Amino acid sequence: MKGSKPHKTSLKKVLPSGQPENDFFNQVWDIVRQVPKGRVTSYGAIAAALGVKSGARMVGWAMNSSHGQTPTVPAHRVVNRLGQLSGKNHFPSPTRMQELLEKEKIRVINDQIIDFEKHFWDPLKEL
DNA sequence: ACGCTGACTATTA
DNA sequence: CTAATAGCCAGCG
Repeated sequence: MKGSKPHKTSLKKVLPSGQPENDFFNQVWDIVRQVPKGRVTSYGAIAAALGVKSGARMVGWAMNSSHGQTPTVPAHRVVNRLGQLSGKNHFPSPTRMQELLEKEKIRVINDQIIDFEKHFWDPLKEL
């Protein structure tokens, strides 16, 4: 019976696991988690993969919410189109992002990824 | 409900 | 070359 009516207080569809199903953020996290190890991508590339032009800002916003998500979202693999660790400031430690990238054999100097285009992973092309 | 901010990007001066 | 501005969309006070 329809006794259990969730009252449409929230139009957001939320799964029993507590995760929103149709959320822009969730889409971003999904793509980021698909980024192969040792590769990096840019906010604009993810936005374009979602079909949202110039939605790079929203991608960065999604990353902010990815903190504490499960499974872990490799936000350290997401940088701006210049290959700069623009979001390193938002990590638990500003050096954590570089540490993780170097751990994946990615050279980072002065918050700049060396051979960025060589490590660049385009979701539109790879997917 | 309005306005501001923001892990971006592209263009113009 | 660098600096500044506009466009973009969604969350938050």
